[in-house]
Amino acid sequence: MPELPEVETIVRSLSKAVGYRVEKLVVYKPVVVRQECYSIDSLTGLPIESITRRGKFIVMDLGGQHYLIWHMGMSGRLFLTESGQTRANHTHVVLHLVDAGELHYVDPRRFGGLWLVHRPEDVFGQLGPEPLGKEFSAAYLEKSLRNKKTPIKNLLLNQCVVAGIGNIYADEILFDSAISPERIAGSLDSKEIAKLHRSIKKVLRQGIECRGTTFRDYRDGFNRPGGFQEYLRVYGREGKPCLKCGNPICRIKMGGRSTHFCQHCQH
DNA sequence: CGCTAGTCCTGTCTGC
DNA sequence: TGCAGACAGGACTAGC
Repeated sequence: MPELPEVETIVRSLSKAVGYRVEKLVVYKPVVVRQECYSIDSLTGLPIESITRRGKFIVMDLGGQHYLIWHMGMSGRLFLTESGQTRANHTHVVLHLVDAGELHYVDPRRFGGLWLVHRPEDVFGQLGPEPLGKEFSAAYLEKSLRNKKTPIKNLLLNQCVVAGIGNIYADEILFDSAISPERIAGSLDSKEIAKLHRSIKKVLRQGIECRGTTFRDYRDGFNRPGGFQEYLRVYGREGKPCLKCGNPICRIKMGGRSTHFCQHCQH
């Protein structure tokens, strides 16, 4: 659920926890711990040296040897709160900090998870480049699309191609670049790929500026909603007039995911 | 290789 | 008002 802009917003709002030490980690739902390369007790006393993002993963570095990697799945939340607060329903993990309150991990659908690993790379697998980083160039995108027979929307959702794009932003990016989600990836010409490349960066940056999109569950690191839902141009707007041409936005299923686009503006 | 459908879960909304 | 079914922002797997 939370995509790159939402995860980035969470990471930024959690930055005030950096520098504080772990008092203890309490796991209420062991099944959400996906990998446990060291004991939970060994975290006690370690400092949070940094909190960063990689794709849709949140990476906490606790001294270079111990990492906490969080994924929000569809319904996950990770937020700071004062000590001793009542736990909300579906709070699976609480990270108690010394003199800095508690970090609550809440995830009703449990599609997310927590990894306790020595090296973050072990969790990321074949994750593609960061869309807002230098490595993600138009040339790289062109190479990634070449000869691909899958629809462009499916390719944008593939985390191995580029990390962090999910269903909402994929639809918004394709509207911005005036490309139909059903277009075969390999059929895009250089000009279209350049436009798509610009739209990816533009839309994700706008999402971050607005502190993410709250469609249902998403909240930032202080449990506050985002604002990008005010600027969505196709997602969730089935039947409503296209903001460019006035024709109704249509919704179809692609790979089991709902897909919103304007048949008149996107080709 | 690539596509589809199924799977993991709970909460919320829609239609009867 | 109640209930069944659809659907939800992710990602992996099996099977064709």
